[in-house]
Amino acid sequence: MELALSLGDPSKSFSFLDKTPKLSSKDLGFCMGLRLQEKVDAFEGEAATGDGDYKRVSSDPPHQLDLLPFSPVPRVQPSSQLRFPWLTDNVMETGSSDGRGRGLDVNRLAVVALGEEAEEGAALSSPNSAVSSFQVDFGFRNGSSRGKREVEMETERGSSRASDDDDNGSTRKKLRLSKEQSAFLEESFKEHNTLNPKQKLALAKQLNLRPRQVEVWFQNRRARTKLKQTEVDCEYLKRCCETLTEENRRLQKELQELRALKASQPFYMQLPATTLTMCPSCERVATTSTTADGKNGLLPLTKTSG
DNA sequence: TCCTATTGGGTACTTACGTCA
DNA sequence: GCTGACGTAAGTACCCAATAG
Repeated sequence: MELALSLGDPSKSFSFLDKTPKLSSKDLGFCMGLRLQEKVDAFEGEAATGDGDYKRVSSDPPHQLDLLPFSPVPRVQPSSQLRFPWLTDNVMETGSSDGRGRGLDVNRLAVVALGEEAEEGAALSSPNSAVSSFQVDFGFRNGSSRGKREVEMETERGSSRASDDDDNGSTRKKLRLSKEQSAFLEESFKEHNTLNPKQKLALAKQLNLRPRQVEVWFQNRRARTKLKQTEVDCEYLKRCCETLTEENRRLQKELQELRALKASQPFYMQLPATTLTMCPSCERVATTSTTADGKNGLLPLTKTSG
């Protein structure tokens, strides 16, 4: 049995940004291998296949736990309203049938007033500049289904965001991202779990967030993913441990039985040298005996496991 | 070519806040 | 209304690789 657990998929890069192969091996590159090795040694020191060499007993392919970013929030497909700004083929639709999608963004007013935002927005390279023309409304929406409390919090958020960015050293105010923002970030994260500066700026602009917020969100998201994966790994290894313990118990029992058999049959030692090898795929023991003429004869397989 | 300082982005850990039972 | 658990945004410290001088 061979296990190979990996975090992340370093081989995967942004399909739309293949010029930025950023993910290094250390980025969530946690690989763990567990190889079950079994010393093939038929009976104690008798007719071993070699001088104590180890052989893999399974040809099973490694079990790979693919790290899929878990999605605590409902998945939102990047529809015509939710497009990744850095996608070159993301030609945002200019029309809005319901009049909500790209309407007046109240939050935008506060954002525009931010020096940092303005500067970083201006720093956006021209290929992404089209984004600014197609703001997705992640701020207030007239007639939205959200409750009064949520709207109130949004109001607080809007005001506190402006005050936060003053950087006047006031107490930090925790800003809750809206469901739409979280869902969009989640979709972005599925595309790639790290961002280059361009992507960060574009996302921030798209979501009416500060680049720092996007950055922090991705950091925390990676941390959550890693934590989740660690839990999965732990659970998996626990099961492996249980399986191996059970296997060990079974083999010990089998060994005891064979010893008992050996003791009850004195003529046993007169048999030709026998080698037991376990078939890795079907877990049967193939018995190879040396015949009188020196040739090896393969005896029928013996099922060893229940 | 080697060394060093700088910079940017990453992780790990922590804190503080919002939500909910 | 109070409280504790939990989720998460954000701060901080530190590490590492790339780069310039």
